[in-house]
Amino acid sequence: MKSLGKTLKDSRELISLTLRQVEEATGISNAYLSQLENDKIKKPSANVLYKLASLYNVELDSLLYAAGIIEQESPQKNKLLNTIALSAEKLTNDEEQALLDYLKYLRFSKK
Amino acid sequence: MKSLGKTLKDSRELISLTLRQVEEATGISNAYLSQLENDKIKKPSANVLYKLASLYNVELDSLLYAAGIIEQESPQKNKLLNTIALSAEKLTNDEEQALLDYLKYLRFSKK
DNA sequence: ACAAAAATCTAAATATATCAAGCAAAGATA
DNA sequence: TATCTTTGCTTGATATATTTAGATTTTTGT
Repeated sequence: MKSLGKTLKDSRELISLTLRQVEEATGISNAYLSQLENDKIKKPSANVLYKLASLYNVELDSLLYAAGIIEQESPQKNKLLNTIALSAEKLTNDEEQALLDYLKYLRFSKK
Repeated sequence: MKSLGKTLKDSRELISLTLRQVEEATGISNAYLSQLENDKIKKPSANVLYKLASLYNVELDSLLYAAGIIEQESPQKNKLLNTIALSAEKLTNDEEQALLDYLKYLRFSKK
């Protein structure tokens, strides 16, 4: 399994960017990028991984996989979503919150 | 936009776990979980977010979104539906009906 | 081949995440 | 009521991520 560092370095080189260009584009220091590419960092923030995935045009999942955070690259994406009755209409934030609270209430009052 | 802390707390309460149970299941200390839920932590590791998304049965994307890391969630999905569809505790017919009724009530009473 | 510039890397300093211990409030139990 | 648990939280200590500054290596122009 390819390490996170090698994955990042390969991805960067594929689009011919220097560490300083990546720093410019993401705000992540080139020094830190270097440490990432040399596997000195065990648990980078989601923030950093997402920025790099975006810039390098790779799936966040592939970085998470290389970092050993997830087991498989395409985990159980649940297609059940589409079958849920509520799916048609968009919810406002307030509606969503109200429904969540209500569901919580339903489940607690049952027990 | 709902904060990461509130998102995490809502998700945890939906499946009725205590902070200490989450600590047991994930290895993340209850003290830290509390700080996460109270928005004391700005950039948690991908590791932590992924563990919680898995345990709470929510999409990692929804946590990244709540944390302000990504701009928009995966289209045509919303957090409530994710929560319900992926939840370990399945939505019963009665619950679904109750939620539908309640949503109807919310929308009508607003106008 | 040599110098200058660009690129990567190291080390020390700083910022932030994460943990261990223990506190206070709310609940259960007797 | 008094006591024992459970629960979420705060604080101080530690580990780790991330930055700043600078050293070393690699590339480029002449």
